[in-house]
Amino acid sequence: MARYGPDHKDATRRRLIEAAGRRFKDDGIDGAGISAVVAEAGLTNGAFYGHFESKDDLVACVVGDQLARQVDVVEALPPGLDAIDRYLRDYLSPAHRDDRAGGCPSAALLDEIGRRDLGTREAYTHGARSMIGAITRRLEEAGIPGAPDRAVGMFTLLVGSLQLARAVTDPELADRVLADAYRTALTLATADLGPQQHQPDQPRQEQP
Amino acid sequence: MARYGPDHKDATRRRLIEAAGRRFKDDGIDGAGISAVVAEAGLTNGAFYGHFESKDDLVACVVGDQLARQVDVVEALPPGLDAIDRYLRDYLSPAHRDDRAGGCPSAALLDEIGRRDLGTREAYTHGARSMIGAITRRLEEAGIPGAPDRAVGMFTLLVGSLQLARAVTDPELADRVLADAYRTALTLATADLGPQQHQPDQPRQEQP
DNA sequence: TGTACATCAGTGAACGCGCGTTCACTGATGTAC
DNA sequence: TGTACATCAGTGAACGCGCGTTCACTGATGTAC
Repeated sequence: MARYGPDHKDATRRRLIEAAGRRFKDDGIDGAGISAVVAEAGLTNGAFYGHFESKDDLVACVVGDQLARQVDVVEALPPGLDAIDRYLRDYLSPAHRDDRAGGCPSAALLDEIGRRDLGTREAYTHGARSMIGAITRRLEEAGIPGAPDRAVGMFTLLVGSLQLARAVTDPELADRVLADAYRTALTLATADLGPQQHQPDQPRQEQP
Repeated sequence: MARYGPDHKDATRRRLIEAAGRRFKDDGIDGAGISAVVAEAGLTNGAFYGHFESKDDLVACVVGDQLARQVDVVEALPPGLDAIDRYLRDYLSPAHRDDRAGGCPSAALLDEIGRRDLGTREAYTHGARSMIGAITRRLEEAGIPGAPDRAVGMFTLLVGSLQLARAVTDPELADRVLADAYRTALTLATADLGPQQHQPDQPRQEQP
């Protein structure tokens, strides 16, 4: 046998995936180099390619892992509106806004993920589908009307709001963004369905 | 006088800002180099530093410009729910999803903007404030209840949904994301206010 | 009217640097005999 | 029990490459006289 126990390599791989999750979310996927990731995991450059084929390979693994953990949290939520309310307050808290590295991978990376290779986007797609499913079930259990229609909006409202609160330099505006988003999420969770006239389908003139 | 007319340099600067807007939104700010930007503007590398102090300087100018143009579009909207509905359908259309380079700067770049230097984030903050104000006025004019509270949520719902629709590889899921977001936006525009019990303020345990 | 010079937007080669990736090597362990 | 060898996770220097940035130069124009 080798000089390490049989679980050693798996443990190192885990450590790399978790270290990369933190570095990617903090500095962006493009912004965090292999050196930074392996250093955060307590290794040196060359060790990396014993665990992953390439940076793209790592990125896909990290995105899949991050989403899966987030789904686990939602899935572990006790049933009822109270747990949903607590989740919303937690997600939209100043603490989460100020903790990119430990926070939601979509809020930290979603637009960048949209530009990555197929493997990463497929990992994200799978995770997002699970997340939407998990949110839908929680909303349904809490008796929220039109839950399947609202799950996506709930999720993207949270993601977009956290991104906005992070981008803005004025702390008061950042706090207001979180508070408004929380109120909007509650409205969404409790409002009756509005009219459903249209589907987005017509062409669109170019504009920013 | 020089070999060009008096407006020539301003026009070149404009061309650079617009070219950079397209390249940044398509490839990310980190992903689009100076060479790509000047090439898109029909220039060569060295010309750049006659117009901008640095890449960061350009980025701040581009972000400010992109937001200002977007605010202009909202400000030019005729009053009433119909125009809002048309804007929502346009924003959440597959055409907008497939046109990163010509589309919303926040959907393309928001999480990356949150990691840039102070100048860029200040330019974004100013633009976002104007955008929130413009949306608020449009919602108020259309008689939507609680417009000031809902403007932020409306905006971030759109941004997050477009990002999600772009990141996902399954075209059916991407279409569903847009359609669901549109329904959610309509619900938000027409629903009465829900209960407003809480403010997000308590600490939060680390989790993705 | 003709010649010499100043201006300045744009050119394109070169700079140092950090990136993703490769590879010869290390050294602690287990195995063979 | 002792020695020689195989294994293999991790080391660390080196690779080519593209990045942001610099700079000596170009060349079409206007100005001086």
